[in-house]
Amino acid sequence: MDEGQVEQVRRFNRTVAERVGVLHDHYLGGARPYGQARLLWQIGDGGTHDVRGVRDRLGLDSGYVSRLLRALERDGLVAVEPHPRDRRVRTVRLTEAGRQERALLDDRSDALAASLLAPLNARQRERLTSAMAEVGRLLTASTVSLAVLDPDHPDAAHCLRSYAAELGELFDGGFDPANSLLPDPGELRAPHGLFLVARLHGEPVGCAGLKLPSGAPAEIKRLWVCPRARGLGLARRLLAELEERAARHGCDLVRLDTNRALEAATRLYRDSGYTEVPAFNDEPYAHHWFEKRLTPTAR
Amino acid sequence: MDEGQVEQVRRFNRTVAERVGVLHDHYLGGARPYGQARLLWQIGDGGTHDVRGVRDRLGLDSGYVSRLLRALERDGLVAVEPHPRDRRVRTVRLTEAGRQERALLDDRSDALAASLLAPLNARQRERLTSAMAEVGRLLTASTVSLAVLDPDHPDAAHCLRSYAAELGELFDGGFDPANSLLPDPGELRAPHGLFLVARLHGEPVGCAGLKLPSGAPAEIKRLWVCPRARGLGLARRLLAELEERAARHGCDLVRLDTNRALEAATRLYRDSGYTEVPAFNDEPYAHHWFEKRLTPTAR
DNA sequence: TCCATCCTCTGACCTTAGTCAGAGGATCTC
DNA sequence: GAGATCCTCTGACTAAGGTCAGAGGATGGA
Repeated sequence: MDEGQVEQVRRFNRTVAERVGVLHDHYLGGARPYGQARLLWQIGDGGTHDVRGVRDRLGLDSGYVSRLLRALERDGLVAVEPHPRDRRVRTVRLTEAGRQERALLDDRSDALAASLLAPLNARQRERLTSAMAEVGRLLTASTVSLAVLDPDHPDAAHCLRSYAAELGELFDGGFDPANSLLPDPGELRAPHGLFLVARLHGEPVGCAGLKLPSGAPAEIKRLWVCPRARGLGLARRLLAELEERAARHGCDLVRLDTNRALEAATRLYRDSGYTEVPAFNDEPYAHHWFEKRLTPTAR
Repeated sequence: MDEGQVEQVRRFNRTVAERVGVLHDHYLGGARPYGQARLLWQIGDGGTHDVRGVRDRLGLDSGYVSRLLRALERDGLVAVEPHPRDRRVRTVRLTEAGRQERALLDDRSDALAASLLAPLNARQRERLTSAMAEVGRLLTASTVSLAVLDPDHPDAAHCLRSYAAELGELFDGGFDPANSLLPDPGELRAPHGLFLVARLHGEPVGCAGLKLPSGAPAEIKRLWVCPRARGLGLARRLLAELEERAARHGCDLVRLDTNRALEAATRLYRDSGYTEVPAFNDEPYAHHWFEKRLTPTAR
């Protein structure tokens, strides 16, 4: 990592923490303490939520949230009720007054944004917002974490289901995992392979599997990125991670197959140094087969 | 102001407050409470500082700072001593242990920056840091405030001195305000004119004067931007502000003169719609004369 | 039916980050 | 030399954010 880049990021953190961070907290809070405002925001407008879910998303102590909720309730902003089917769980929703209060936070947030733009001319605003979009996108990308999970883990299963559902829509004649090679994703667990899941704020947003047959080339399967997490370079990152793990495992060749409907994927493979080769398996859904030679890594 | 832009800024604030802001505070703080860490940072390494100056820069209450200093002193990180010449004032400097602690904050800050860059590939890092630089520059630009000051105000006088000093270096044969037209900047006060000072974090970083002779075109004088505040579009902003004020005052023509050594300024005037005209005064330091027709504003 | 578990709430407690009103010493101005 | 002014410090106080250890009701499984 380049030292100048680290210094640049630090400078950015200082500027932004000062200009945005401070304002963000002490503007947005306004009359309401920041904790309450945060909670109000998180409860949002869309109907009823489990208290537990909200709490987990904010990462707060249960006692603390309980107290915050009581304060909001006292001001008539939220209604807390037991869950209809499990009366241990409590649910919370905004009242009309709560929705108004939240809209007020919205306005404050707009005012803050506007106060940043106001002193700038049109061209500067244009440049600022597009640079902000870029920073936001890349910071989001850097927030995504990769983890090796068992293919039966709920997050992994969610990705595999989404993968199959999406292919079902894209392929002529649909997609049925049972007809494809690797009908059982259980093969993608140690020692015969591994399964990687990408998560953003705890939500699974992508996956990729690697088969590591002994004495044969490694094979990449089930590479998928959730539609709303596209444009973050995530597929490329998953691919690079699998290649590195394959290389560390001693593989010097990695292969994969893909369907002609998956144009972006095919482009990614070509860009990443894969070359098209004759069919090396009889996957019924595949139209293209690729391979890439790996440079062995230390260890 | 474009609604999409406001929304973009808000989205940015959310992402950044989450990813940078939170980490910033709770990483950087570490063992030391954030207030102490901030103070430690501000005292910095460069020798001895007046407590008052440090306090003003952080915008904190004197009692609060006193307490923070005592805590730092207890931990042996700073030494507080009376000012040698005015024993009401106290000065503060880091001890060796304080310098080490501050270096530790530095490392934490680096670690935070590195943790943002780590998950990205080389191209993404490149793009992130340059977008951050752009955002930082433009947010800094939007932090600059303009104020009408009396030319005798210390901040205004500082700008005028710097202006003269810089011209003195740039012009063949130096620059002596007494030889120029408008030897007395006092003419740049109401009702005969006005003087605008740009400030960044309270420090004066630029200025521009406007003469408003009754029945004659307005005239722009003493436009200057401090070297370390260049590249923020500040000269352009000062110019636009003066033009707007002139137009509101009823002027439909604004004029100015400039020296050939000031190439960037000359370029700015041309870009901003000024056209070169024959000399309209006998300013000894001028080589170019410009004018611009204003479109009258409402009111 | 009973016990373990889950979820929420309450009370007690702690640290930070401030604010405010003087007290008290040092300096400046007349 | 006497105020007025300046600067720092102290004590008293407040609010927010948060943690921890149970209490107590609801549910699920043996």
